[in-house]
Amino acid sequence: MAARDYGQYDGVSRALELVGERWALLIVRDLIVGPRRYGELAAGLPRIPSNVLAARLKELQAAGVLRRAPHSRIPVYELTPYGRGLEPIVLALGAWGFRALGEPREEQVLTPDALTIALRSAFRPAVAAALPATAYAARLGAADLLIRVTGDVLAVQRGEGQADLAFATGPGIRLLLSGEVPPERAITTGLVQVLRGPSELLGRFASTFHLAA
Amino acid sequence: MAARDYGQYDGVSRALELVGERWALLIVRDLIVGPRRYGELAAGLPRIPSNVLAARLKELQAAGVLRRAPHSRIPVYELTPYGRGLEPIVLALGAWGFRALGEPREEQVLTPDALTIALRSAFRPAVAAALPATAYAARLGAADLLIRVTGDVLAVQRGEGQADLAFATGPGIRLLLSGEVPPERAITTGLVQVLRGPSELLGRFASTFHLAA
DNA sequence: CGGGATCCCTTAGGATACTG
DNA sequence: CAGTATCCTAAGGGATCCCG
Repeated sequence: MAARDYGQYDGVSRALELVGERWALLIVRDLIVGPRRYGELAAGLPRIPSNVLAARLKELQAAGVLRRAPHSRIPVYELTPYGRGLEPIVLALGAWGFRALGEPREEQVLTPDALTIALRSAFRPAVAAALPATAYAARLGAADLLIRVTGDVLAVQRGEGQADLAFATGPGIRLLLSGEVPPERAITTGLVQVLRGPSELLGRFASTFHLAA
Repeated sequence: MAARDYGQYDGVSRALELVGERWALLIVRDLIVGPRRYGELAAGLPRIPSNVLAARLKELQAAGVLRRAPHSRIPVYELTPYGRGLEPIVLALGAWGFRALGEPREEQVLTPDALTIALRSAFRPAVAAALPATAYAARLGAADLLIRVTGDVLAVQRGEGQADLAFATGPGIRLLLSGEVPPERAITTGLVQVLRGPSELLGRFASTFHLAA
């Protein structure tokens, strides 16, 4: 079970032995958002083979990164405190990789958990603190995300809810986050479709969340 | 050449496509310390197959993470500015993986570049700022590291030089960095052998560099 | 001699079907 | 729904060889 090792006595090597296998950090990414069942993980990682998902879950469990939640009849996976230590690393990796995102290709998907992580790494607490509390409802395909910004605190959860601004979007939201397309043009070009609420609030959204291109 | 992709339009996935292949981040780790030649990289990664090293260098070059240094007859690899963006991530990964390091096994090596990165992730600028400037010479097998702390600035370079304290060490230095073994005992037990200078300075070293176990 | 390229073999990962 | 089982391909491991 011990992952192939690098033969080095070093923290980076050890970290990569624990979470460096293919798909491992994407599983961690989704579990950062919240506990997930096997099928939810599989749905969030559409191309992962079932046997590989099962293998990774076992390895990550053995590594102390995640565990099956106790006191629940049905199997649910969640990060351990040690695994939660990866959170800033995954967020930083996301911000770094964001800069290398090109145009979305047809076969690429944008999952709710991935967008949640992107929003968390794009969140600018200092900017948000100076703005009034705001709730956004983002529709992503069939999924809904409720994004609440209160002072310098961000909360993202799945599902609908009371929101000041509701909009539907897709991969094109990247251009809004990077500032390559200003909010007004994001609406006129259809990158973002406002469903409810004053469309000016999209400007507030864009200044609250920003990632360098 | 395009690395196998994850089929997701997401920063984390993209980052892993660029630097998630086996060995890739260890190459980056060593290049964070400084530009390296092919043979130096191979020496710092004793178990990497030559074909894999060559393949990774090409992929990382295509990904814009590193390049062959211009204006040098001999090939030298160095990080691009974009690749240097991985520095805080690699340091954080090193700190995270450090906590999962067990006892060193016989076949595991500790290379100068890996120790350099470990020291950088263990460095506590706030503590160092309150201490007098100090230079340490660490001997690691046949290699020498000159560690200079000046105010809240750390500089680590290979080779010998003027130092206030010179010591020889090995993998056991982990117990000193984690605080599991106090400086005096590190000396009496032989984890660290003082070669020159007042051994009290090892206490200063231990408070300047710290990683949680 | 440093900097790779080429072999061959082993094993992890992808695709898909199947089971408790 | 939560995984196993199987089969196949492609990437990694290891040694050697080649070239400027």
